[in-house]
Amino acid sequence: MRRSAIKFKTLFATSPSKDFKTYVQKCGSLLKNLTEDRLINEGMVLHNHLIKMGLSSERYIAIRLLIMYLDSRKSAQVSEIVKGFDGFDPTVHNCLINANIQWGNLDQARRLFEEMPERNEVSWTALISGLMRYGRVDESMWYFERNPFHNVVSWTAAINGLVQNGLNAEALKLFLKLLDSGVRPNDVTFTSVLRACAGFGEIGLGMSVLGLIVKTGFEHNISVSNSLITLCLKMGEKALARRIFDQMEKKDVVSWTAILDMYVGMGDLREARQIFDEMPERNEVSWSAMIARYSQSGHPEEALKLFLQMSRNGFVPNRSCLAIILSALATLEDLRVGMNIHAHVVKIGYEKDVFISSSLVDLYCKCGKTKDGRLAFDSMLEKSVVSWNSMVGGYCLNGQMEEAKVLFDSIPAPNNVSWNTMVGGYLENKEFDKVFEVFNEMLLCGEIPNASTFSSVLCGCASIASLEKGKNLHGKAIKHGTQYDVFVGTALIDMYAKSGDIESSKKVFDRMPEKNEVSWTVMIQGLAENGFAEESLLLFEEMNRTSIVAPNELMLLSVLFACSHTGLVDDGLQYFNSMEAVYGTKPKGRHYTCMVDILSRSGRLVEAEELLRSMPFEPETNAWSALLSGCSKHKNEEIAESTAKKLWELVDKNSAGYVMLSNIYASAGRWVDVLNIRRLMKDRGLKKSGGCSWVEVKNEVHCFYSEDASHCQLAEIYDLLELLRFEMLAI
DNA sequence: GTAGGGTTAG
Repeated sequence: MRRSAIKFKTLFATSPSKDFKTYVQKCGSLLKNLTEDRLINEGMVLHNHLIKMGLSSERYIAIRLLIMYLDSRKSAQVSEIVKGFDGFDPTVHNCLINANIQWGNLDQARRLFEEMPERNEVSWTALISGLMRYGRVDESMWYFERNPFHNVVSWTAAINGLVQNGLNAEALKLFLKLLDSGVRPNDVTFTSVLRACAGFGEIGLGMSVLGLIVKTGFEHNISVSNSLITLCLKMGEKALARRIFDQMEKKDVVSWTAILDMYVGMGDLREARQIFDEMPERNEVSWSAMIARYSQSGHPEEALKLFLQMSRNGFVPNRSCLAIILSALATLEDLRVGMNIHAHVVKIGYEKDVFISSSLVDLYCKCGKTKDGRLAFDSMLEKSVVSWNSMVGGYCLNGQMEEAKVLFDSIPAPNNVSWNTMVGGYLENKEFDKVFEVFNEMLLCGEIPNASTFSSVLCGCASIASLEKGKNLHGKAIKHGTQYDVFVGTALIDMYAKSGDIESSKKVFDRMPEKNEVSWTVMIQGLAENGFAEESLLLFEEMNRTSIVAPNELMLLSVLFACSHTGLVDDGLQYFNSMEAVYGTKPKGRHYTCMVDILSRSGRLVEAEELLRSMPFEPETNAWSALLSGCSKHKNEEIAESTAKKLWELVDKNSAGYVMLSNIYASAGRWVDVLNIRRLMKDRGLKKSGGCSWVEVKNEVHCFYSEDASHCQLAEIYDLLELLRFEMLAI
């Protein structure tokens, strides 16, 4: 239970003390707490209580009530209380100004300010910081310069406003002016100035400010130290940050959370967790921070665990925390818990929060419920571009590309994430033409593609093996400075490998500053599939020696593939046998198939058959085909016969098995059997899947199928071929 | 008037 709620109960339990002033103070501060905790119903009960006691028009209490009702937008009560004041009261006016700023009604706030018969320093500062908050820097500075109360607070408001608007240099200049003016900066000023230094990317500047901080005696202030830590962390000075943290006499939740975040940022979740467990004091923010980091670093299940633990410890999750946990549940596709949280969110009236409702849209879509997602989306009063993107992404994820496109076209202000979602959506749904179409449209609209865009579009090039488009994009990626991104690099390797330009693949790979699991996988795979089997195996060994990346299933498949193509049977066997023990991945169907293929090709048919029959699960049909193919090559009719039998049982839906079988019979001269199989295939409507080759001319891919002569320039092509043949014969 | 945590895309 929150502190204010406890206080609320005890206040009613105790009778009003004889000390009138103390009692008023107590009620006022309780109202303040209730407002902060948004416990408006309790606040209204207290209000009634105060009316009964005849205390509701005490100035201090009336102001607190006014703030509470303004905060919860209860306009009837607000005007009631304003009427209760006799004549002009600057504090009431200031409250109204602040509330209007809060609601974004800046012009109303300014009107209220202008019509005040007299203004105090609070009025000026409220307007200056309010204008700054909404990016109206020039207007704010106009008022700042005319402000007759040049106190630290208004200076600080202006400096901080400039920082918030990214005008760090201006902020630092203003700070120098402040020093000249003789006004003494305080802890809050230093906090803002340190943030400006961080934004400026100048640790040296920060250190000279530190000198001033020490001189003015603020170095032991918690806020200032916290800002120093943040400065160090932004500059990458982790050791220094830790030293400042260790030297702090008093630390608060913010200090702990900052240092916790440092370890998470370094990818060291274990150390972060240790810090979290050691923290002497936690609040919702520190809990949220840890939960958020788990969720963002791919550990949504840990995030959920911690969330439940937080609730058990009596902390009430705030808006941020609910948004985070919904996002984790979306990743986990946990609809059941997600709907529970949704119900809770509705109960406490948070469903209008943009962050929360966007997460809800995402949750429903990730669980395949686009209709429910759309329902949540449509019921949002206020939508941000993230809400739109979540819904568009939801359609993409569920293959509803038409709906996605319609919605995408109606986004009021699409950003690059919106575009990337569409590009990625078409890619995932294998509509490659559209990938390039949307990408070109994106460029025409003036949207800047980022690393994510390039990695998707390059992936599209790899899928259609378009070297020309790929090279073009490579150039564009360099122009946009994204060529060193891991995702872009990986997509480039794959694109070049799939297009047969393995040399360029290798170049990109060697120049990558950072490689992840996928980068290694596509390079190893690319080499193996382009006939560089030995190099592929060497690279795999190099990875094991030099990198912390662990071999995955796909990599090991490529390794086996490479062994198969170089005839390294025993090496293949060794890799295969060490998969589980050394690399910790159980061989899947594909690995067995590949291994059977290796053994069969080299004529070790008995071993191949043994392996097949010893498998803990049903082998792929292709595995039997591979064995059969080995039998045909090495003329082993005995195993061929039993394998063929097995294949007969399995080949129902697989034309490759039939074809293989028919080839075996053909090579043994059993033409009747061949005919039988062909007839059977025809009856079952199976067709040998034809080969296909293609060539790219002027950005267009021309396909040629073995049994489908439908190219539009077929006649010309054959004419030219005939001509060439004639020329060749003539020599 | 200030410091730490929030939703979407590869």
